[in-house]
Amino acid sequence: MAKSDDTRAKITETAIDSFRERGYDQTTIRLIADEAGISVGNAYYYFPTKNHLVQELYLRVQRDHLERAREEFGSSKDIAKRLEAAFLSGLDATGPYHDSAPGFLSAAIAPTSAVSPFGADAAEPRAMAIQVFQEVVDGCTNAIPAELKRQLPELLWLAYMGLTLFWVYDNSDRQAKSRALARGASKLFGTVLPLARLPFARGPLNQMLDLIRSARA
Amino acid sequence: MAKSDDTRAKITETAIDSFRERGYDQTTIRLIADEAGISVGNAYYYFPTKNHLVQELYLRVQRDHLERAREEFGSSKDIAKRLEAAFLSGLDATGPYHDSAPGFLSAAIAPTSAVSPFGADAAEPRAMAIQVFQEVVDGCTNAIPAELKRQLPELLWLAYMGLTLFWVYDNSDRQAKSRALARGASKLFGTVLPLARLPFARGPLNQMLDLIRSARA
DNA sequence: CGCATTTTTTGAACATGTTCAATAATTGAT
DNA sequence: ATCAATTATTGAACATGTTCAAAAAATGCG
Repeated sequence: MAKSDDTRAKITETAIDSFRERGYDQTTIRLIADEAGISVGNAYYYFPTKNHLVQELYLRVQRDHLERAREEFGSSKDIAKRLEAAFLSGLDATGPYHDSAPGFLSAAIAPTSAVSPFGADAAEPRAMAIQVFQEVVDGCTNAIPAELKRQLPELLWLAYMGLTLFWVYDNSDRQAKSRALARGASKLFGTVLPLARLPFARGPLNQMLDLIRSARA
Repeated sequence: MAKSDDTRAKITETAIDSFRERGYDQTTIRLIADEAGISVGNAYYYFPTKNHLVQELYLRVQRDHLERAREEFGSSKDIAKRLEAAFLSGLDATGPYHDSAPGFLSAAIAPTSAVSPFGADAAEPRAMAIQVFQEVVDGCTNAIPAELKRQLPELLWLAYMGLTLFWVYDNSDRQAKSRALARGASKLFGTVLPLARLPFARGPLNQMLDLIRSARA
């Protein structure tokens, strides 16, 4: 391993540890550099902005989420169960960062952010996040129209984004409300998605799928 | 009018004008103070953080949105039409700020923000925003179950938040995609909401309303 | 009007993200 | 090993949000 790889890894670990312990705001670049034993300028040689360090954290969390979800899916073939596993394991993966979640969210959304869930720069972590929901769908046996099934991973990811946003501002004990919402929403999806096969649902469903398709074009 | 009211108004106007012209990042407190003819410290006497100035902007935009929506509702009694009016007038009100929208969004969501749509400090602008959708619902004659009707303004506001988020990152010409999404979503709501009266929808609807009720508790 | 009190104003200083020219270290070829 | 080229490192300086003690101005009462 080259020295530079060493230095980069040192900065990354130091940043992630500090983000977890102290949150976004209290983790200054000066502090990271100091603890990593380098100069502030050197930290900028490796990571152009503080937000790029947040991206490292984001990647870490997504990996964790994917792993945990896979463990929780077990042998279940029911979409509601799988979805609940995906949602709750996501909340578990982000749990340690809840105290400073608004700070991370704000940083993530900043215009020059490397991390925005909606931006081009975050394609890898986003793909990982959507992969969780792809596996929710792939592993279920519920009868869902093919066209809906194709778009479902991303729809479920959007729902997860909503849940995450709720979680960020959830002050209940250990975010009990968010967990309850995750369970309830999973059950609701489990109820509603099979209804998509019924004839009366054809119109609204196609309307919605068209809408999503054109929004994505 | 006392001198202090004068000074506060001068700062507010200067900030809002600059936010519109230059966006969030290029509008520094030093620039605002300079153009208002005061010192930087004095600006902080009136507004504790830069975000409090963003709240003034937010209030202005919401007022504009409410006024525009009222004009656009006209004599229409159809929920899809009224909703479209509400959505599009909102996009019109925020239009001048699109170039810097991610910056404002990021600032809005910051932990210490006075502006977060989900925070206690923004109760007034949020109430105004929800009022738009209250008037969408109050003025329509579509048959919608009472319990859903009661929760609908806030649900529609959440949908509008989603639309706004889409709009922030919409790079299409004059945000044509967001406008098309607004139209399409309004039609979809117009199709789906009346279905809520049908017996088979009773289960999922109640499930959803329960979920929302418990999330809000 | 004078005066005590309160409010407003100021500008220097601070904190933190960021930049960059100069220097040091590393790398790869001979 | 030497050397040219490239990469990594540094620390001072800068930009911008924010703070605060001191001074100035405004206010209200007798």
